[in-house]
Amino acid sequence: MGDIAVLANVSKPTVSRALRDSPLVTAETKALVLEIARKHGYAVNRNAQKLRDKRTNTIAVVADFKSFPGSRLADPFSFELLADVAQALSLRSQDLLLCAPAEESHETYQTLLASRHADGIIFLGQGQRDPMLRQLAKTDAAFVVWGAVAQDQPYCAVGGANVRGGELVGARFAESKRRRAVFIGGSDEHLEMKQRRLGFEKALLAKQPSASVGHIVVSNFSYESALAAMVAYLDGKNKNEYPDAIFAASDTIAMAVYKALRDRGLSVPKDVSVIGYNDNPHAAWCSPSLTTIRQDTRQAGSLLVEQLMMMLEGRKPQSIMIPAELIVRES
Amino acid sequence: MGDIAVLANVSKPTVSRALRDSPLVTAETKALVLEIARKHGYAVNRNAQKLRDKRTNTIAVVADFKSFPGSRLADPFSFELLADVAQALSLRSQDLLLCAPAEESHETYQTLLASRHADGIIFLGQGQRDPMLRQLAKTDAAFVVWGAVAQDQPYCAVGGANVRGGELVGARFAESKRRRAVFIGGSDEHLEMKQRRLGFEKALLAKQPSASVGHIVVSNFSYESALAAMVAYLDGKNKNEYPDAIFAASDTIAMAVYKALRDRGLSVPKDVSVIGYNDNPHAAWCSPSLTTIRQDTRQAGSLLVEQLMMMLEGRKPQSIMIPAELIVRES
DNA sequence: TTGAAAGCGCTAACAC
DNA sequence: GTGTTAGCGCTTTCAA
Repeated sequence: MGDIAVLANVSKPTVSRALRDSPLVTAETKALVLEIARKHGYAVNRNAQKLRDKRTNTIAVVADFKSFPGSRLADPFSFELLADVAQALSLRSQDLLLCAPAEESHETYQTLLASRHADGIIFLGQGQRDPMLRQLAKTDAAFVVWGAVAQDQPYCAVGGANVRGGELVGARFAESKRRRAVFIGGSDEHLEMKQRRLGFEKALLAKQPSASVGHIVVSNFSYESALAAMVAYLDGKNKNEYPDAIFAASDTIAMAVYKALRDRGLSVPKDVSVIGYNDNPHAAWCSPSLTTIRQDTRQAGSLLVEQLMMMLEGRKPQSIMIPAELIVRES
Repeated sequence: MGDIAVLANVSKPTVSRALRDSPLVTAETKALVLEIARKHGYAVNRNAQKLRDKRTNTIAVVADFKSFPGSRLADPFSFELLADVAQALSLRSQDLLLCAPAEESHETYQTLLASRHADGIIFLGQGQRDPMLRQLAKTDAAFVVWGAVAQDQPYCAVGGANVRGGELVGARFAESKRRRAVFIGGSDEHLEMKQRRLGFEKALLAKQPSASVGHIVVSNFSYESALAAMVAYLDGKNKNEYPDAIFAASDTIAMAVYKALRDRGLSVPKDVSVIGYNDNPHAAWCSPSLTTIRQDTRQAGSLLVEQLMMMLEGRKPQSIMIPAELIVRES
């Protein structure tokens, strides 16, 4: 910047002001400075800016890429969410620092902020880290979480209407008079799972009190793990005890359910009705196309960013739920 | 840091040295400083570090999230690649600045580097931006590209063996005596597409000279676009002219092909054999499961990072191709 | 409207 | 081993 100042025959502050389009600078001076800067490929040093200002205009986004080490891609849902968060941040001229989750201690994240690496954090997925997040909430760390919205939560979350989503599924199975329903998904420790399962049971039993509702717990959200769990479950049953309705906690799990049913010669939806969650792109492509619950990631992304920005302005944003919508297809 | 220095009764440089575990500091002093820093939640300011050093230890990653505005997720392949790049960067303690592609001018990216925002750039996808990249290569910008590796390329690329991939597909169709083959994918302007198509034609015609090879051009890589193109193609043919072998440039496109064939009552692989590209997770899950070409994104991610690091050390890394592997399934 | 001075937090170079 | 000094590049006082 010094060089540019010399070349333009002005002082450093004037160059700075010109580049930031300050009204304090003559149009001519401004034009001159801009021209020279452009010609010399000069760009303001962001690190110096960040050092001087308190704000870094950078948001750290923590995304779980793999459902477990060595596995393939996690559910595409997280990626659509990441993409939409990226877009929302870009609209607000915030940089996105992408973090693969490290050792999950709240201190790691406090350090991230303390070192002025980022102004705030967006966690894409609450998963098992609720306890850590509660710790982090005791500090003045600015962060927002995609996950279940709960009553006693000391931090700001943006999440789907999981109970409602489960209810929609339960109601639909009740309508088609299904009597042996099963929920396949994570354990109740995973709050989102618990909410979906409870909404599901409640709505189904309300209209169909004689129905049974099983619960198959998967150890992680991978296709393989879900397939193993589903196969094991069916292996333990007689044909006449087989479920006639399966609610899968994700579309990926639903694909594993399809596979297990196909291998046993069961037809969807005649023998078994299946409903998934998230409305992944491939839910619409497979055959029979999958009925599922859609959550608008675009809206989710905007809200996550919005709430975090609010927090950075010193306000105290509320947790928000986004709607769950049943997308009826062939399954 | 000043505060910590005062509390520890030492000078700032000593604190700095202690925190960086310099051998110049007594073990006791080090322990004392560390203890005090920990107690006060102190973390070294990264922006000050970046300002002072020349290196920022940050790599910008440019990823095309959406195949086109408003669409759903782009092909999951890019995301697996992103995840693996993230991991490779993390192993080298490099921060990942995630960039949604802006106005595609080489100046944008020069500015990114000039402002010391990042040390280098990884472009995940060469797409239509080869001309821009050639411009950028004329500067001293450090960058690496995932995409086609070509002869006259003035920049470092890491990419799949696309010609080889095409050959594998062509050879397989020849083995099963298919005679009316079609390639459905991007136009030849997209270099990766061209390479796959040429390898395909060559290998198929070498063993099966009487075969015909059609080319369906999709305007983008979305499912919808591919489905429309496929349907239009079939609409223009008589039943006896229908292809008996289709090579789809991505698994997403292959899913659209499946759909178009199903809707016409054609069976895979009896009537038509289909092969995709990328080995997306759902390629294995659909029915019939999809034969496809796998490219190891893990290796790709490592290589991209490795080559870029080499460049940042002042060396001149070579472009590299990673192998293409045929994964035979039911289709 | 512009400039001079000061300081953001850090570390390399040079004393001691 | 430790401290002093200086400067990375920027922008916000404050003074002119």
